[in-house]
Amino acid sequence: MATQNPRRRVTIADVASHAQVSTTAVSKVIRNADGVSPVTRSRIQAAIAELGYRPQAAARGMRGRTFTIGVVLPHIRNPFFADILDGLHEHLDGTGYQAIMVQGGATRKAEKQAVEALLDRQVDGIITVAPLASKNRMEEVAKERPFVVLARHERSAAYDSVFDDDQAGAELVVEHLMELGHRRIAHITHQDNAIARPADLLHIIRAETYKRVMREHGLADEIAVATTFYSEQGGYDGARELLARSPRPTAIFAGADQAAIGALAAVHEAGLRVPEDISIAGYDNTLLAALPNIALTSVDQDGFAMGRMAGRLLLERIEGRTAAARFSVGPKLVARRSTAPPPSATS
Amino acid sequence: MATQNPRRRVTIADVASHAQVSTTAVSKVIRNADGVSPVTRSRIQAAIAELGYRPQAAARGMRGRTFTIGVVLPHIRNPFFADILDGLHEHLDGTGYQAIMVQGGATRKAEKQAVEALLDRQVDGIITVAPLASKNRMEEVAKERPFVVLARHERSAAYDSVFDDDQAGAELVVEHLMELGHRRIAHITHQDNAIARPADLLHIIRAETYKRVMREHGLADEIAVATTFYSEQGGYDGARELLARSPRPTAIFAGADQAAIGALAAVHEAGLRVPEDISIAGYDNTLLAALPNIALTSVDQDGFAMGRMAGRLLLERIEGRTAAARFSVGPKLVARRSTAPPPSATS
DNA sequence: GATTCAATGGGTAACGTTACCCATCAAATA
DNA sequence: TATTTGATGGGTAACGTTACCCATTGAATC
Repeated sequence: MATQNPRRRVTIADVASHAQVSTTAVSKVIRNADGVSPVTRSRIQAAIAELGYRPQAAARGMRGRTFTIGVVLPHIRNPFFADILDGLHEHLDGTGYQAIMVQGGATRKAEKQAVEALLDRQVDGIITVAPLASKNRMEEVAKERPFVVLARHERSAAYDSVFDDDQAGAELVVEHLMELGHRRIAHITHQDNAIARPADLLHIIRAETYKRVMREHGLADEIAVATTFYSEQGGYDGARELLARSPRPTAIFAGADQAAIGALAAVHEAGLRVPEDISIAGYDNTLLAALPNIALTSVDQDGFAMGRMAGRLLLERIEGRTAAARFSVGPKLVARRSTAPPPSATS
Repeated sequence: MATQNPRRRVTIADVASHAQVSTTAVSKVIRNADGVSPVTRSRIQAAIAELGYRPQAAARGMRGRTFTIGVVLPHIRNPFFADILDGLHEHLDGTGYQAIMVQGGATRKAEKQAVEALLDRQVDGIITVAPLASKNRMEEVAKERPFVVLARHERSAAYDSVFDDDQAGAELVVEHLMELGHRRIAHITHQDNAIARPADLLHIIRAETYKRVMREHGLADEIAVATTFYSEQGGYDGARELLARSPRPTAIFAGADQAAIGALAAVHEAGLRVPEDISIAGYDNTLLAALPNIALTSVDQDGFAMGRMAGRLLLERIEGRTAAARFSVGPKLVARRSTAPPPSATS
């Protein structure tokens, strides 16, 4: 049996009888609705405090709101997600809303189940981070519940978007490397299971921008892409693949810091020095990038601000806004010691 | 308004009328209860599939179970937590239970609110990872809901525990360093806000074990502890503090890999080499430790197994077990290149 | 052939909260 | 003084699901 407690939980009825009012009055107080005099209100508040009453979300859910917002994260291995969550929590603090996270996983099927689990639990709204689903699918969900999408680029009238200008960010990195004198610049990208339009996915945008900038500088022949994953292992594998090419690249732009960390490991293992033999750059500017022994050149996107904005937009939607909103953060290049001019005489 | 969808959600009543049976029968099918013939059962299942029915957790919550289990994590910055979650998800897969995570934060107050948020949402059980609360407080919660605690050492009849044998693990590290010839071994530990008995907290156990082993080897005078945090920044600060001492330690045992990574950075910044000038060891054997350019000696505790076991114990509790269970994983030393004999002639 | 039994299916009353309405009363207006 | 108004408080019916009971049926037993 799930219920193992003998003593019943305090309900709104207990508070009402303790404060000598109706349950309606108590409900008004906990919802901050009006229709109660200041005197009654404070008497009820006293009763709530005395009995330690807390509303049950399940019962509230049956009548509409649960004051819960659901967050779908692909996984919790990327510290950048932690920044987003911190921003979100900051915005939610004091609003009475509680964030719950579920793991969306690496496949569309798992992600769909995660979203459905949230819908089934009557969350008031949903924030998804870098989802794999198609725009259509997300618009369907958005029809049922307020919906904010992080890190996707498409424009929809049904939901709000918060994203980094990945095009600008990727340009910053590739041009930084070119200014240092690199020509053989390679890229590590992420393999996904998405049914979204490629142009809406951040890793595709980073990869396509890399290719475009290379072409624009007459370096179409130097384009080299390893398609692995945005993870330490993925970066390691991708870098090994790239290093095996001949001639090998003088710089690697990894689409994410996590992959860049793995790339650093592969480079080290190959007996090459960073940045003397090869430059490495990442994306996200996670905490690790700033550590002096890693000193990774990266692109800063303000995850905290993104999380805060996602929270704000979602609450606005919950309050009734129906017009779509979009918010984009401007990326900034943070040059560190992992990038330098290429070795002078390498053929 | 929270409800913006015109079309009503499919309920058990819709399924019932579509399958020409009572709502009771449908309920029996979705709960896998008996009292329905195979024929009726499959007709109902067909109706469920056809209408795309999914039970509403809120309504179920009012009657008892929500098939939801709550997980409280201090934060999501430690990749070790990801291993735990992966193990948990593996166990939950196919059981019909969904895990939801909430952030417990760094203070007791925030943690208490996180636990209450889960209780208010009628989760069927709760798993807390490295909580700060007192045993008393946790036993109170355990009276209300099945409860499993990860990474705490106390023995309680009211809830189950899953933990790593931190004493054995810390012994492994300190003795490994001693065998290499180190005498001036320092430690970086974590500053908490807990009201738990110190002996129940993993970081205290690691620190106390460090001190005990030092004393047992006649090295009481060499004991040096920096109390910061189990984070990159904490490890960096702690290592700087320890390096400033004279004579400086020849080895640092950081209580967690995250802190060890920060310590590596501080050592690097101080112009010292690892392991030639100073050895560094961590704890948790996270993915980063294995990267060849980090090659951090660490202690492996099987987080995946811990998560899986936590899930198993919790479901058993939910099914009715009342006797307390404890599960401890045995730590293993993974020696890598960050530890080596101390420099021969250092005074 | 009468009785018992197990299997199957359904009726109904909760669970805790809130939206919607109505009742009351005192103050303000005509 | 009679009427209107606004503020305050309460009654009640849902919301979707399940636990508990009872009714019916056909088979098995005496």
